[in-house]
Amino acid sequence: MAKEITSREQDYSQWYIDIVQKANLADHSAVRGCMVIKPNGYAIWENMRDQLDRMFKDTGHVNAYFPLFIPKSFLSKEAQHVEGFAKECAVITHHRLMNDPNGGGVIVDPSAKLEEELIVRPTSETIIWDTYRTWINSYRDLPLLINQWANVVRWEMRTRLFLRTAEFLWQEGHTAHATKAEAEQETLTILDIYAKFAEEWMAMPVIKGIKTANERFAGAVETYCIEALMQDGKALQAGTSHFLGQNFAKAFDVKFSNENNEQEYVWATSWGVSTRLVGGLIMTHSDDDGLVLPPKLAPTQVVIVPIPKPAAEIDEAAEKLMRELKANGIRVKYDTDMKSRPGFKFAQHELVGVPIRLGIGSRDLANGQVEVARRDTKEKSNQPIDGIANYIIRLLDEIQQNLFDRSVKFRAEHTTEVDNFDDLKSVLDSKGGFVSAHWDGTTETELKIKELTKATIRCIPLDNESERGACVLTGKPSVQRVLFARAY
RNA sequence: CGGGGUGUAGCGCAGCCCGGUAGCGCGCGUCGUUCGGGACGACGAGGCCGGAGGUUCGAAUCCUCUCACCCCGACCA
Repeated sequence: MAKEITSREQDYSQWYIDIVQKANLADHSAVRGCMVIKPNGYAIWENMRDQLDRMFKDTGHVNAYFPLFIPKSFLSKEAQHVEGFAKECAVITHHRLMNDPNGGGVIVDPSAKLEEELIVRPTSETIIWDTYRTWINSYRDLPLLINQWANVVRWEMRTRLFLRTAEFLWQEGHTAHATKAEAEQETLTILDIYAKFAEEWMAMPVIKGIKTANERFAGAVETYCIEALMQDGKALQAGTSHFLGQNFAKAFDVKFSNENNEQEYVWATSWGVSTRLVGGLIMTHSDDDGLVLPPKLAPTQVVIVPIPKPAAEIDEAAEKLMRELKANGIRVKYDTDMKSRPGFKFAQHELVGVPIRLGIGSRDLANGQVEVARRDTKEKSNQPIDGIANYIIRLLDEIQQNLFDRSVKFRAEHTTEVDNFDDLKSVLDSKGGFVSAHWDGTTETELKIKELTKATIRCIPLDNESERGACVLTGKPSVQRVLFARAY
């Protein structure tokens, strides 16, 4: 079997598809725009989910579950919100099937038309705020810090596995607060969690920023985001955290009595990350040999390959090694497959992104050593089998750190400051990446630039320094730079 | 929703122009030889050729109509 993955240089888009399919992460399903997440891909998502869930709970959030279906009328209660999602909603109109009297199989029973159509949730603000109305009466009921792990449906015209599918898995947090300041703080707390998760667990550096009015979530007062840079120079919005002000409280009449027994509308936030993160993870680290996974999220962190194949003395050594590694909390597998040869296994484990591979043959046993191969650099070395666990623990950390450092370096090399429109365009066309430039702050200019360059303002970085300058397009005064990029 | 493409074995494809009842590679099964970077041989299993009509003695192949999916754009996490 020859190498099957299209190189990134040749066709980045095809490379991505190859990785997803060859590493058995996901497949297209029988349903248009929907993917089947396969065990390898789902295991990564589970690791992401578990860690995020811990982080949410550590900051006082609890999980709940709200319905998949939303009455149509709910969606139209917040004007901007409807506008944002109306074009991509799946609508349920009937609740029963019947046999076609003409023998054409099963048809929709026309007598089972719903009084009010149901919308398959594209996000749950409306159903949740309708519910919160009944839950919140007093300031003592606040804050309400709820998250849900769910699937949502957005009827996309064009889909890409993990990055954009009609149905996807995510978490959506919906919180209610007594004060504006507290809600704003919540938005930022979550943004920090997202950034920390992306950088420390995914080893994917992100920029925390604020979205422009044009890119803001429909119904939000302010949208914060984390933006990552992929290897092809395109940006990926990896997570968003919204300060919703009192928009939904007003739309759904959610009021509470404050300490002075006065009625006030509550302040809200919502925030989410999705299986899109898996796509971001792939495009941040992987190479032409396949998937590269950060150890903290890798379903299998260490794989032991017997050379040339399982045999009594090798099995024994491998079992001992596994016990030692497992005792240290390391996720380890022993490849006992009898029918493929070592070379094939090496390639296979590299394809699916196992961070460390240990090779053990009789020669190694005689020398009291194992061969250690790391996925990120493809380096191999022989290490004494005694005390190998400590070595592996350190190496996993080192790989995690190396992936992050490498990505930070890449991003630094692909972040360019420009001061005129020609440079903006040529940088976007040549090396891509983030382009830092002055902008006059108007949606009109933003859209014009998008039209001319296909790049959008990814965000206004939170740690931006103020700097006087002139908008790259209009020359009007600007007080700070913003980040432009072509994006997924 | 526009443009392009593809539907034939689990996967990737050929066959279609010039109709005669389906083939190749990989994978799969059994056996043997191999085995420190993607092994080889022998034998074998596996397909109402996306669907529906039509033309014809005969359709994977020609005609009509459909359905699905993929890629590229516009829109979006």
